[in-house]
Amino acid sequence: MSDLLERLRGRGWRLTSQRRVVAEVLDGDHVHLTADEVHARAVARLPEISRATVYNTLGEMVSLGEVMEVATDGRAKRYDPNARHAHQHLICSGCGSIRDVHPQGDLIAALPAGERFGFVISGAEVTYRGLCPDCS
Amino acid sequence: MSDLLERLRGRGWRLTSQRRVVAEVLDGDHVHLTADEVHARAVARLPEISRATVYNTLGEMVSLGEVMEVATDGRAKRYDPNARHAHQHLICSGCGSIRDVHPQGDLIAALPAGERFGFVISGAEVTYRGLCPDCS
DNA sequence: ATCCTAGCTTGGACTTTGTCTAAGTCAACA
DNA sequence: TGTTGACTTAGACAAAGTCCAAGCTAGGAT
Repeated sequence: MSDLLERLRGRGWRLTSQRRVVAEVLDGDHVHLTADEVHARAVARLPEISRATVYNTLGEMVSLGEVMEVATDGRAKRYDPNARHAHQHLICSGCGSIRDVHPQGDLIAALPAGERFGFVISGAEVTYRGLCPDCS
Repeated sequence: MSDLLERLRGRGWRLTSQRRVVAEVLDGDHVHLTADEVHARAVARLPEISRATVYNTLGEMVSLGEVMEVATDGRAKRYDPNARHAHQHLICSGCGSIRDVHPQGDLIAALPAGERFGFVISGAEVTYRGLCPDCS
């Protein structure tokens, strides 16, 4: 994830302590925090960081393609630092925990031409649902 | 969709004018309204209907499996009356319009055992994204 | 036909999630 | 070390949804 900060600097970002903290909080595999969770963890390291800055920083990281936004349930969006490797999500219907998964096959090819309504398809996302070992 | 009201009555529902109006508003193919849109259209037919009742009624229809909730973008949820026929969604990145689609193949089978983290998988949803003929 | 009552509806207060703004601060270059 | 435009801040605001107490009513009971 220190790579992330370097990449952002290469794109002309000013490297502030707030942005560093947000990037650190987001680091890891299977990390899917909401903006408020990111804010809570960031405050633990940098007490004066504001909610607006967390939202701004997350939004900028998404625009740059460094972080992926995951809208799973119509509630708070989650932020996934693993945006550079294509993957899908598996969500526990019991506790809400999320894992990154890699299904086989070509999702886009699975949509017949007659089902495309003239759209130019650019991507597809899958959300698998089930019960995790703890909840089942 | 008049079927819907009959089915609901068979499940012990009291058939009120409010519920009838919500069901009528939701009727049709490729219908994916937000709760507020449902409310606006319901008010046109029954001016005193409240937002709370629309939310309650939609929530109940979802619980009964008669209507499907679609969370596409982290903003308002949309409600799809076509819940009794399995389908996925294709969304225009330009204007937000939504079509029901039917991809080929078995999504769940596409997830290898080694990628399931011990979960019992119960379902999978796909969201295709692209540009519709008007937007491209 | 009318009465009763559990279940339904209502308006408004409240919560959660996210956006916007004006004023102050500071990273990075010169 | 000074300058400046980009960044951050607190708080107001907005959108989407939930909750509650009080009143209303569909439909079975009488």
